[in-house]
Amino acid sequence: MAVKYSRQRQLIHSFLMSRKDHPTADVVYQNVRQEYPNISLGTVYRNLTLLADRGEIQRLQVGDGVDHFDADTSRHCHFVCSDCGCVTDLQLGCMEDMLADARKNFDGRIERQATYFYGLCRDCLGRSVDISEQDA
Amino acid sequence: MAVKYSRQRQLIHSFLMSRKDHPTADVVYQNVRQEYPNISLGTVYRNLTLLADRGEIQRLQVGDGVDHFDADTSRHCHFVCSDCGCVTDLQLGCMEDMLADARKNFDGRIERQATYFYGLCRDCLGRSVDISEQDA
DNA sequence: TATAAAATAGTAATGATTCCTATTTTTAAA
DNA sequence: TTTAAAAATAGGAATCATTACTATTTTATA
Repeated sequence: MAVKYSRQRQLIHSFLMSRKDHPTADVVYQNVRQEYPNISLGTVYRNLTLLADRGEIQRLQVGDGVDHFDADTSRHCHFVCSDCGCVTDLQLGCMEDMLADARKNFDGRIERQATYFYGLCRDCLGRSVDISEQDA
Repeated sequence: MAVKYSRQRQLIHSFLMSRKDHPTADVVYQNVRQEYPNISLGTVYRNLTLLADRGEIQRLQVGDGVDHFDADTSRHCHFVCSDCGCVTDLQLGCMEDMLADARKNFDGRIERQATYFYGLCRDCLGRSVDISEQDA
């Protein structure tokens, strides 16, 4: 299937590239709609899937029940805050080692790795310290 | 809330412990039903969630849209076959290093890590070789 | 231009999971 | 061993992210 240019797809892709917070399909929809009011949610989903299938973006399944999308396709990890749900990039030096280690230990072909870290982001950590001080 | 023993929960937990393939809620339901025919799917979901919240089992979100469950709560990775969808354990030596590395590079609190590898399992890799030989 | 392929908008359908509620089970105390 | 309160259950309804469907529009090419 030859891909044909569409304004909608271009807007979706460039919006995603402008953000570092890995938005969900619905967030993409709400934002692109500002500029292109009658785009449909289905179009957003279809194009995010198409871009991900073509390797132009990454789909993240961080475990909150909603898919997130990342325009940065380089190999990196993600952190997910258990409190506010924010998703941020985390670049680690040991990722290549890990992939090599996995390939050595596995009988089959390993193509891709996804690593998520969970905990409290700086802001939520600060808030939780405030609360525990209040309690004390 | 004090937890009270129920036969259903015990069956769910022991079924999960008997399996190494990280079944979904529905697979747990279909199997436990053999022994306890009028258990409900809602009960399976509620108990899997309760056990996971209490840290007695692990919930895996491998990215196929369905949650999987693992009775082994030790720190380990998982491999997911992109073809047949099977989920298997993968024990790597470098996991502690990775967590330490992440903690060093992140401003916040990291509590937990989930790593998934994707590719073709041994069986599916074998099949795909057969097919490419047929084509040639 | 004409035409075929691809994409869209809008809406319906799907499917995993959670929620609701009347009833039953469990547990601990009398 | 009864009793009573808390917890859990069965069964079904509701939710909600995502995908599927279809008539129409857009894109790209000859």
